[in-house]
Amino acid sequence: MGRPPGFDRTKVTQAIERQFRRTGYAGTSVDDIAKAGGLGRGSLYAAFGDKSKLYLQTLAAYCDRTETAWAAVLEGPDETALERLRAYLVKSARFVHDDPDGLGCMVTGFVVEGINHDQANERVRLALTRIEGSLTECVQAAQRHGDLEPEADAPEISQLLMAVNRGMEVMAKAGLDAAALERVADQAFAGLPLTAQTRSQQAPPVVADAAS
Amino acid sequence: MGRPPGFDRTKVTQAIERQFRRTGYAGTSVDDIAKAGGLGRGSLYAAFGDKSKLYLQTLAAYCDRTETAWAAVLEGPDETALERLRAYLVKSARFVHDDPDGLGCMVTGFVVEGINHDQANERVRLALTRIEGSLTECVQAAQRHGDLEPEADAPEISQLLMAVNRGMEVMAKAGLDAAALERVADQAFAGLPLTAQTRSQQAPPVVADAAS
DNA sequence: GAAGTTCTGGAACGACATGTCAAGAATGCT
DNA sequence: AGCATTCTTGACATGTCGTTCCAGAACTTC
Repeated sequence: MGRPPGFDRTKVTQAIERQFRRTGYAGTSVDDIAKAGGLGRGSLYAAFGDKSKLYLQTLAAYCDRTETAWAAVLEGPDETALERLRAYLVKSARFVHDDPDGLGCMVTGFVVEGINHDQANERVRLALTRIEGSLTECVQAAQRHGDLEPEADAPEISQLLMAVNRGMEVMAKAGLDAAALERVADQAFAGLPLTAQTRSQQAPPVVADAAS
Repeated sequence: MGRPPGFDRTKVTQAIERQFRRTGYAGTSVDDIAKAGGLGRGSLYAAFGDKSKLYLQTLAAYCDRTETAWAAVLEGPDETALERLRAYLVKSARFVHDDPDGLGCMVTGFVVEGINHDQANERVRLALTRIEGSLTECVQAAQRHGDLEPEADAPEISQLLMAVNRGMEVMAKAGLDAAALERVADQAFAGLPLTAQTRSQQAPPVVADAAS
């Protein structure tokens, strides 16, 4: 009973997410948000609360989506674990350029902007831990399958892969083109501690077009 | 003739830089800046112009300093080139934690915040190009000395190292502790295409404490 | 010390920020 | 249709933003 909302909460959430990802927390006004979501400020406040709550909800939804997306990329049988790690790197390289507006990751944006918000901080930490967990499992799967050196430290490799992911995003936003970024991903993949046997099965190992 | 300025332009510039690095462009008000620099708004506007000019000057000064700092780390004879690359990674890992306030790189902040400012954009691109150039020279030096595979693509490796640098910064700001970050740097170093001979001379190659 | 010049701190202003509210519009139920 | 309920819209209060301006302080030169 009562008047039904004139907006689709999911769509509005996504539009708001894109606005925050485009202009950050401090750089986004509630007017911008309302315009992006296609509703008035009053409806906004009624539906989501104030700006900080709104940001937190948006960030949490983004984290949910991102965690499961990466988990989907990284989960699977041991035989394909190494390929999944390559896919992780390639997808990381394409992340920004695949977006129609070249938007970056909201988690990176939150972290770099240095927002002081306990709940958001906690949520982001959780997201990073989970993604790192998915990566670690995948690395261990590749180790079990004999593709990665068994003595290598899976969590450390995962953290490096996380860092490469974040770093490629920054480079992309700084203007590095998609092709160069994919070569960076290839380099990163080549830097993994592949076993000798698996390395010999990979395409050109470390090399590339020699001419710069 | 006339009243002399009551502030040291260099010190004020640095204080303002730290303020921008702490709270970003959109998150920093001119009042904050004036307070951080220890001068009144009138003096600020007289000395630096409006907020956008002020930011540009601060960013340019930061780029100058950063470029030369990295160049100093990376320049030297071929014999120590590989060690200098390691130093680059270790310093990257320590960057945020070495700062008393845990501040990140201003260039990263600018890029991630997505500020639309032509001159600043150009300046940042130049800085990244220059640092990449220093890295590429160092990689090539290491190749000349037989520490890195001669077929490896120096610019691609440099771009990967840049990405790792940016990525470790984000991880540090996200809460990854200093020790873990240094292990990530070690992993990244181990991922370089070392020649077999040089690799055998390095400490434990890819390994680490097996127990997590 | 008087004149001329430059720097300083705070007042002032219009624009815009956030958050609230009330009157009206659109629905379900009886 | 009428009522209760919920959503929407635009106006409003209050504060902060960037920027300008000016009266006075501090210095150099004569």
